[in-house]
Amino acid sequence: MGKRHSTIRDVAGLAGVSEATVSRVLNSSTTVAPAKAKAVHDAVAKLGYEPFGPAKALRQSRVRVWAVIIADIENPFFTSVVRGIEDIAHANGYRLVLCNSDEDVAKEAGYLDIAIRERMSGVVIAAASTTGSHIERLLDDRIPVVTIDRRLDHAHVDSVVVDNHAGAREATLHLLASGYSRIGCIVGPTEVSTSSERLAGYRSALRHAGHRYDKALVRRADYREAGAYKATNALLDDADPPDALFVANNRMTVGAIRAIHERGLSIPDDIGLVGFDDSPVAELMRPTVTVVAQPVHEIGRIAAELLLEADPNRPARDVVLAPRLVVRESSRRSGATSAR
Amino acid sequence: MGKRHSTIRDVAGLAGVSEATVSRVLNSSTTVAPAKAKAVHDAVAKLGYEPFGPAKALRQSRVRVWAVIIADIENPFFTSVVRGIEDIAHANGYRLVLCNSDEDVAKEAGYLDIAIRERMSGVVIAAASTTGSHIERLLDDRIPVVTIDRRLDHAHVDSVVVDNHAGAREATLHLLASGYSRIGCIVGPTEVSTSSERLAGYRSALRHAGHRYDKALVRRADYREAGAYKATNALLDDADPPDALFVANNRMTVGAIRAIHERGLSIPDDIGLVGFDDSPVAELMRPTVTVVAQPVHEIGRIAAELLLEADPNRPARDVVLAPRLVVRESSRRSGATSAR
DNA sequence: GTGAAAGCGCTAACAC
DNA sequence: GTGTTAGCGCTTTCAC
Repeated sequence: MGKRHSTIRDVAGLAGVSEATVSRVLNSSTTVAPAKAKAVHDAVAKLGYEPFGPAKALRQSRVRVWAVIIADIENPFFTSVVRGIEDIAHANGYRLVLCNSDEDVAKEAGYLDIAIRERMSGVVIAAASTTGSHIERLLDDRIPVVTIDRRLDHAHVDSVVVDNHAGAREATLHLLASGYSRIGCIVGPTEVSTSSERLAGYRSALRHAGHRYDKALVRRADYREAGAYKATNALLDDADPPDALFVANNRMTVGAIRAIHERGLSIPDDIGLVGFDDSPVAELMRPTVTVVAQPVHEIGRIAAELLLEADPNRPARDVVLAPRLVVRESSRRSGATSAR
Repeated sequence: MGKRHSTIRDVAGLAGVSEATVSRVLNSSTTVAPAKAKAVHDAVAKLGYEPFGPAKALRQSRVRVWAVIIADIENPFFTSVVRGIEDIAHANGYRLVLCNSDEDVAKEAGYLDIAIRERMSGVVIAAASTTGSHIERLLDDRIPVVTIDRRLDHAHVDSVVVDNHAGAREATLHLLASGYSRIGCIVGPTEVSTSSERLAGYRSALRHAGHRYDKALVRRADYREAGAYKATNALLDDADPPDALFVANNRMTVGAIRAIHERGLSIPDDIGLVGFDDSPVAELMRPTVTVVAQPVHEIGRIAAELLLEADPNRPARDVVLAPRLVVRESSRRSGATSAR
């Protein structure tokens, strides 16, 4: 109770060996005499000795910790990705420091500072901005970086993303094939690459189908429920409102549906809807929601593996995974032929 | 590019002062001559100096980091609580290390080891087990601990929980008042206090209403979707199945609803349902789901404040917050009078 | 107000 | 194999 921490010196004293030998036993770098090894282990057990991380880190000038910087801890997409990273990290003796940038470049920069200051071994980041995120500072300090979900413009780093363009395009084509003709789009902030890619995919689908691009049908929001709720209301207030919506992330989909319900409109009869990112509740919503699903755990696992294999001399790798359209009720107009 | 890290010695050299003075300027412990202070700041800026955390920690033998150990990172209840902790921590210069124990006592013990080894300043934990979690080791090392969501049997530590008994009781009484008479219950693992408290609340309501407790109506699951899905099917396969369900957490509610839908049963007409924990999607599900809501951000904020005020000499505080029944469609039998 | 010096706990080079 | 030694970067007496 309230005992002082024992140090390697205490262990060495009790075991009757030198501090260096204790260190050797504990880190199994070289061989030591079995008898001494046992004495050390006994002493460790008896004292309840725990090596002091910071001292180790000071000596080795690297910490076996990865920083995982995500833009929104309350977005299940990100937490599922983290879960994937965690499995690999754990298996390889790395711990995670999870940082929530809240889509704020300044807050994110603060976390990057910490990663540098603490000499963390790697950073996985879903950056708050394509251009404004100060990743180069990590590279200057030789801290390996893997970006997930969102690309960076200038930095030369490994990345794991899905083909957002293809996903958005397929979603929009699916709505068109389901008989909708005036497709609105609620997209995320300009600062992140997923927004522009998903928007481009949407436009590509319209073009392919011979539709004119109508700026009035596109609204920007903040990847949260409340922003999408407002955006949806704005779209539906229009003189010539859309008859279907492509909503570019999971939280915004929730906001959009709420707005539609509140107006007493029916999905999919009055308005068709396709969201981005799957979730266990997408099948339980009223109606069940058609989504572009991302392989979340795999994104995390691959990012972690890239970090393990980090090497400044090899060219940056760009892993692009395929999203998958999961067709449910929200995009199937009664009477229309299913496009599944 | 690839530059060596600059140290306090480099700064001292460039500024023409001693290392001690640099330290004083940066930590504003005592006053230094304005001219020298300016020289130091200039040198820091020019070199891009970042103090090295581990060296600081070694010297001060405490790290300004809190470990937050939760049982399930993919459960939105926990991530929302974390968000609450984060706000307070951030404002007070603490960082969070988020650890996911996955309801596994061994994994949790590993994280406790780390907290001790790194001399972290505090731990917030939603423990995997009421009795099996090795919290005393933290207390032995004078690391302040606050438990959230779940109580511990023996440890004398601050805790922030909701009144689970009252919440479960109210949920069950509400189902009875809505005209359901045979209420089933899907509850979590025996190892955690929320399970027993919510089960006790359920039983208390039955007793109060003069109903006999029927063991066949209660099923244990693992606080995940899949477990509850199986448990629900088991309950409904029974010769005398329930006509309503009280489901003791958010993820399990999703599993239960899926099972009910798959059988072609209707909520709330064939089966009434009340879940635990609110979520933005509870209002969008088919039907909207009645839940016992917890004040998630507040739980986190209070836990963080308790950690800030930690003092081994004051008695442990036990903060109990009130849950709130949010009545929606899943518990309103058509034709029955609403109990709202 | 400021510098010199000691030392936090650990590991890695170097002797033996 | 094993002990001795030096030193990682920082803060904090202690003199001045």
